[in-house]
Amino acid sequence: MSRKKLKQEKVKTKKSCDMDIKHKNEAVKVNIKYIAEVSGTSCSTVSRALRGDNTASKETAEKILKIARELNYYPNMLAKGLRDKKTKTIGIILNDLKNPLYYETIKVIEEILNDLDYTMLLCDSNFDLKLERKNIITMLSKGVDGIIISPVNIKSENIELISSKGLNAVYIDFAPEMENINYVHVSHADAAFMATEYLIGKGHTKILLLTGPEQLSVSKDFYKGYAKSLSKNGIPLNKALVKYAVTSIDGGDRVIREMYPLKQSGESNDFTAVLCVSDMLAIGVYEASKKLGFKVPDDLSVMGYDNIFMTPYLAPPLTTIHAPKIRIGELSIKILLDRIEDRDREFHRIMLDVRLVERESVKKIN
Amino acid sequence: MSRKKLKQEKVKTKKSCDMDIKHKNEAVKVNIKYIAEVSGTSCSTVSRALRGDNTASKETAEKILKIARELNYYPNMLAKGLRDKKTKTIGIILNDLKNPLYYETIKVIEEILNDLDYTMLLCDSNFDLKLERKNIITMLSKGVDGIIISPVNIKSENIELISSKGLNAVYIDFAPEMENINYVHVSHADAAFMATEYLIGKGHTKILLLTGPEQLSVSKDFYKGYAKSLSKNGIPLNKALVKYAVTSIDGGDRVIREMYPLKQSGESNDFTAVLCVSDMLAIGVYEASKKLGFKVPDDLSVMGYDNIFMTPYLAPPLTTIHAPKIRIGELSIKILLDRIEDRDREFHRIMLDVRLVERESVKKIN
DNA sequence: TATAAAATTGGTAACGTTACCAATAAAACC
DNA sequence: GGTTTTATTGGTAACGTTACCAATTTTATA
Repeated sequence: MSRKKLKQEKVKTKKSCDMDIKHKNEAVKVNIKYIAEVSGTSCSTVSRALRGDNTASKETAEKILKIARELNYYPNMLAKGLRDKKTKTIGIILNDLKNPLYYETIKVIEEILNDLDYTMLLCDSNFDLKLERKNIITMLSKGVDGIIISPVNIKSENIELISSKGLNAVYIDFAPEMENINYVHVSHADAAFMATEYLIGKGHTKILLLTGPEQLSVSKDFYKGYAKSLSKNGIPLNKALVKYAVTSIDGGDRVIREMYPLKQSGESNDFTAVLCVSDMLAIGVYEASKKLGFKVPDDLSVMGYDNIFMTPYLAPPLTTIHAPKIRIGELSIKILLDRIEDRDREFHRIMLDVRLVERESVKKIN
Repeated sequence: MSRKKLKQEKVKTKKSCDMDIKHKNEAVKVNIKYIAEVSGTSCSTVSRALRGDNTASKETAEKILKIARELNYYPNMLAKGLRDKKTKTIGIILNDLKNPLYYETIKVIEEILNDLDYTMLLCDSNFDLKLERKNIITMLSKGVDGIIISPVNIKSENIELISSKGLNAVYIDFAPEMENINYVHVSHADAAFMATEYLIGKGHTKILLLTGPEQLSVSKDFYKGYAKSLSKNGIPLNKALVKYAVTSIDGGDRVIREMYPLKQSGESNDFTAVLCVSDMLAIGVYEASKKLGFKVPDDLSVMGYDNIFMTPYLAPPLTTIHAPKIRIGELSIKILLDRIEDRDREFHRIMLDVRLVERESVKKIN
């Protein structure tokens, strides 16, 4: 039966194919079946030829490839993915797409993926666990081969979900407390410690800590490093000088505009330096200084974290802690791809070092 | 036959299902067929219930939904996409992911998409036509519902490819010369004209034009606006003052370090202001000024284009032409989704206005 | 109660791909 | 020349989903 049916179809479609080639009419769906009909072969043979499987004879393969090229054929990755459980797609889940911090990481990842014919599916969780969960499920639904994720928290049901579904993942920004996972991160506590030590070394003892939303792991880590340095130097921790804000320019601006006028109102509200959990917050301090008319660093020393690319060009150039964004991207995608392509089944737990970049936003006082 | 076979399978899988629920063992593939077996219904019914199709009876639907929840079911979008030709995925193809210009656009698009349960597939073409073609084909292969693309050139085979394949697209950054397409853009020529007029108004007549790679449409457009303003003001165009560079900090830095020392060497190489096709290039000029030790704007006036978010905080704050990045994102994604979801089959050709943002990087001379 | 209408459910095929097996044709060997 | 091996090819089923149609059950109506 199928023989006969095929013959009929062949005749029928041969005609439309000729039309197709002649008029560049793309209305006909160009798929393997269609190429098989046009070339007078079968789906199997076409599939083999297109994939460069050497079991197809040279002449047949050439004929098929020529037709495929003429018809502008491209494979349907949905079908491929459905069958092979591979989509050549990597999910990236971040928390603050507007923060330039991530763009250097995204850029290297994109470059590496593009070279290897992978594509990236990009999502923003906005520090929201619900949204993060939704994004993870989307990734699972769309069958990504793996994800690179900056998790909202160091420990959550979402991380368990990833593990339970066996989704290949590399965590960045944090080291979740869990067995059998990959991460590439930087110790935010170390960064805060290093920064605080530097400020204290410059004579500052009243240091305003400007960190992210209180419930977030990054805020807790950063706070720990800050507290550790104060303690080490015998400086009492003043809770009035620990402020939580949205990590954006606006967030920093708002806190400083609220806090700065209080500086004179009493000893416990006084501060000579601000340590920010992100450069964006530090830029917010600059913004507030413009509005309130005080000078950085003469009236207030400012220290950032991340070392985003424009910090050298700020007025004044920002002293900050450098986070190895590019290296994080390179390492995380390498680990992920090694795992996906089965070159390496080990789990990697990598902590990279930060370093202090001294510029002009911190003044030595006595 | 299928009745009997089904019964057998039901018994077989019932067992593993119980295990599954009990031990939260996710090894068993949770799909519609499996839920049908567990719930004692059929694939059709499960599919209907999961999609909230009201043809399923209330109790059946509830039972199925409960089981789906317990089993942590999520749909396979590859299968869905293969069948429905809808993937709830939008492709974004840009040319310079590292340029902060795009952050704001990407961010609004991401927010809107996330709300509507779409995801974005992000690619960078790096101003390379070959890469752009590859990216377009990837988008087609992966069955995106539509793309937002900043094309490499205003006219190319790639744009024809998009149209011929019937891929829904909205062009940003440029208005390709073609019928039946959507675009949301800003006139780069107008921007350059406006900027040049401003510089001339400030007394500058020797203006160095620092634009992108010569063959790119953006460079040509920008050049046109610059030339138009010079001509209008009776200032002869000096080819020695038109420079093409990679639109990055490094690109700007290099050109200025090469050109600045030539300023004194002869009239034709002299310039008092630089007009940059992007703020990143302008930052490059700042970088060069640091290295060479001259002052902006006292020794050289600098003008940017884009008004990326950190320009107010640069030293000195950059005078630039504002491009409505957020509006471009909002409009383009709206047009695209209206088209995808069949609310609007019209083509939209939108040109948004730019405006000049005066800060402190241009000095009045006489 | 019989019959028509409506509600609910199940089976099937298709979306485009490829791994697997079987069938055929060509080449190699004795 | 006949037999075995090898190269090449084609058919089939499956991946997970849903639209469509048909079958069944329930409810409404005369």
